[in-house]
Amino acid sequence: MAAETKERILDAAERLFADSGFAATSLRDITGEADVNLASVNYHFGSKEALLSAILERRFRPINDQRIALLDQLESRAGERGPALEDIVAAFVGPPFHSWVEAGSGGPKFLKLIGQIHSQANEEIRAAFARQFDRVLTRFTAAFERALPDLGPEEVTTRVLFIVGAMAHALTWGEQVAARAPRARCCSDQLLDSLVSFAAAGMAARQLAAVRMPAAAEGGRA
Amino acid sequence: MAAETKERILDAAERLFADSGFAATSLRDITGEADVNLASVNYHFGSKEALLSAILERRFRPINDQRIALLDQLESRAGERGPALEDIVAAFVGPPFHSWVEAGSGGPKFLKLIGQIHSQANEEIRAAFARQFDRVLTRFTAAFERALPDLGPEEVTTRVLFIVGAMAHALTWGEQVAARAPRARCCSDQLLDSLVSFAAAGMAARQLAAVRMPAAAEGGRA
DNA sequence: GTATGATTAAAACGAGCGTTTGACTTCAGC
DNA sequence: GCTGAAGTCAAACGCTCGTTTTAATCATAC
Repeated sequence: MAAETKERILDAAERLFADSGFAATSLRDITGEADVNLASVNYHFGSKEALLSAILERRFRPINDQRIALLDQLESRAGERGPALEDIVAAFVGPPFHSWVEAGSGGPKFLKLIGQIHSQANEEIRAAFARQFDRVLTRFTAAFERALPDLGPEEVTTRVLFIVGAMAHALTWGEQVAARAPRARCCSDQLLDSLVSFAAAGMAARQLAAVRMPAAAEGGRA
Repeated sequence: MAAETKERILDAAERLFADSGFAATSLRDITGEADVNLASVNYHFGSKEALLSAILERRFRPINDQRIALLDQLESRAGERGPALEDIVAAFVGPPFHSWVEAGSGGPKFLKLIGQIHSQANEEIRAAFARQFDRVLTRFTAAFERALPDLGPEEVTTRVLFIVGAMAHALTWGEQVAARAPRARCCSDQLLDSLVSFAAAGMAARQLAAVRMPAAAEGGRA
């Protein structure tokens, strides 16, 4: 029952962390849900934080590997001019979404967890997360810079940040929005299509000189 | 010292919740930072959760009031055709950004808190948050629908979700990105400009029929 | 069948949590 | 100068937390 216990813990913890966040989920919640003994978490993983690392490792490595594999493939096909913008975007946001479908019932929960992690500020956790994510960010930022030479590197970095945010937020809240505005195909593919269209157009947008904020309506509040 | 204590608690709690999240911040952290007695939180606010509600109330009402005031103003000026897309976007994402500058040092922390809240799944907190936010969402969704009649209402809702995510994520992580890719003007205005350009172009994007995900590179991982 | 190493089980540990209590201070209003 | 409301304070409450310990169980090899 060795491997089985570890898997049950990972599955339950992933589900609960995604729903309630890391700090708000206790080991007793997890072991209760997984129907295993409380001590087995520390036996198999060492600590609660190490458990989270194991969850991230299990799911993220394949996703990031696939992201980079897709980008490799796009770049080798596109030759000198570099791949099309929308293809780069799709290679970036596609793998997390597809893991949603492929991973069965565990998928959606993990995506919610990604959303949670992206807004969690715990330095230790975030560092482990960022370490794995950095190679992806570096590669994709470079690809975007080549596809959008008019944007400076800083602006590209900023806009990739927007894409990550839009994606993470969609993954976290997509369920509930889908519930209130029911779609034909439940969530995954159509939401991904929308996100790719949105993000590609956003990346390609001309940079504004300045945003005009009407100075009025200021009196409404300090 | 009555009002002063309440303010000190609100300020400190806002700062700490934004940095570490709600669950991971203890009342002892807060009262230590605020240099007030532990019991004063429950005396003035009733509970830890009520304290969070008070924080949200204090900051969000003016922001949401301003959002709606700006939209009112835009619509009354634009007449029959409705305001321009970028103006709607700016009215939506501008007020939180400007509160950043106006609120002094407390501003940025609150924006990080918004990012936190948007990914926090606690039902009780989220409900209080959503209640206040709903009127804004309704108004802006309608404005977007008028500006973008080709998009269905569902697609508009989805893309507003993307904007909220991009904004929240930028507010949460903008500090650190700004640190690694230093800009001339530190964060606020230029980041807002980028976000408005990005979001307006994303909203206006033609909807893809389907995203082509290369079926290969699938072998890289299950 | 028994020794061995890996896993599970039950119970407890100390620490920290949110909250409550009750005494103490402050200071108008009479 | 007393009263009573408002606020502050130190201490403690009961509880849950992550972790550790100790014993029981299980499978496998001798």
